[in-house]
Amino acid sequence: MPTEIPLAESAQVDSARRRKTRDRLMDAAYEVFADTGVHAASVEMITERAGFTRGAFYSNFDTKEELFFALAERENRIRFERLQEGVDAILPELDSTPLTGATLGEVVIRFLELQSDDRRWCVVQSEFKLLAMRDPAVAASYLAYQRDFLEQLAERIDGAVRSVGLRFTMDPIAAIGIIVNVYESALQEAILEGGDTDTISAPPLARSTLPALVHALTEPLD
Amino acid sequence: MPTEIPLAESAQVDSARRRKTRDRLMDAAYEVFADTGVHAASVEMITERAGFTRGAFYSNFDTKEELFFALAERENRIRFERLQEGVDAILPELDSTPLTGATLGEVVIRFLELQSDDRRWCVVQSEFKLLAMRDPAVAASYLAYQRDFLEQLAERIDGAVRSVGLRFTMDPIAAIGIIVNVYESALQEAILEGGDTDTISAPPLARSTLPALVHALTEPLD
DNA sequence: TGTATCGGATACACTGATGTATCCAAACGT
DNA sequence: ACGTTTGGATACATCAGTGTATCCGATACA
Repeated sequence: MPTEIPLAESAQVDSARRRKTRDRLMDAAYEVFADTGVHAASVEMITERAGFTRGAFYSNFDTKEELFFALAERENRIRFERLQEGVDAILPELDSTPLTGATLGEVVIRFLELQSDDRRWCVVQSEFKLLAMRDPAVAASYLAYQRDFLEQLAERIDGAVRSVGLRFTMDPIAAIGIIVNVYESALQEAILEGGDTDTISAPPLARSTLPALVHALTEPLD
Repeated sequence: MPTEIPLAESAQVDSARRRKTRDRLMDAAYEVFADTGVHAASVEMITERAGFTRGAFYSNFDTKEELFFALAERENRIRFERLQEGVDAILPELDSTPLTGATLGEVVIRFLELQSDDRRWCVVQSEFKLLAMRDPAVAASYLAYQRDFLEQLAERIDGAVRSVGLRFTMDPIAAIGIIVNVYESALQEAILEGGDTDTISAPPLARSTLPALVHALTEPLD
């Protein structure tokens, strides 16, 4: 055979089969990364859990990091979509049982629950954030996603708040940023304490604190 | 030589010399861990930066993890002490220029700055938290420290709040937990954005948000 | 039904980190 | 000042992970 002609770059287009194995690899990586951390995870752990050998991996990804970013992107996309759908499912429900100041906190919690973060995602996201703190390029994409998400959420929550004749006493984005922070750190604390709960639907600490916080951050429309 | 008699366990007591090299190793580890992460860091990177070879390390620690925990403990202790001293330095100052509701936010920020977290510590602590999420034993010690710290801080801040004729509208510990969260996530965001600032004294986002938050969470004493 | 192609498996060569066993030199006591 | 002890350095053996080059089987298409 004469000097190997570099064939048209992508002998590797995405077939259905290919997509499927990529997904299985991501699923496996999701578990392994959550259990052991990105760096501690070996390519073999991942492929083994996915039921492949390392050959399959290198046929689909160049590096472990590439797989990690692909995974993070997939999961972020899923949650973003879930937020949009979920809010649309909640809003009509509110028309039938109109909001009051008292139930507002509950609704905010339900919005936040849409992210429905389980232990696994919480851990993986923390790791992503940590990577971002060390790598400006990663940081940029992390911040971009966070902002988009916050903006989406803020729009909806601000709407809900106004619909009950209230408004935030500070910039809505800032206020909802605080709310999200409180929710997330409550989630983390639940993980640190419980350990056993796998899907945390409503961290108790958030449930008890958030309504009061929402109340404190709002005032009647003038 | 007959079957090696296991000598009295610690031929290795702590001399001044020994303490010094342990400290130098921790200093080096601090940098390396912050730069590359605990797992990615090799023992050799650490000893090299400290100006030793690997022999010195294994003479002082059993594993890399042991060093990490020793480091975390040292740094936590330092910050705890700094908080106590610092608060005592700020309080008398307040007697001369009595607090008002308006300057309250500023004082809270100054309390929080006492932790004086730089980029490095922020990263290392995030990694510690991540370890805690995976290991219940680590989680226990992490939570214990956090609670102690929060309690100390809460006591002082609550005092300051009352001294200006205000009180928190919710459980003070919960309220101050929120405040600390906001401060810390502002810090992290600053790191994610800036990257270049090494010692962040006052993350702008915190500076702009915290006073309003403190205001929102307090009300006049009845 | 036969053949070409694509996706994944296998085998191998290599690197880098780890821990331990041994060795050397500086500090300390007498 | 000399010998002992302690702390750190060196050298070695081991091992796990990586990437690549090659091989095999299934699927698709004629």
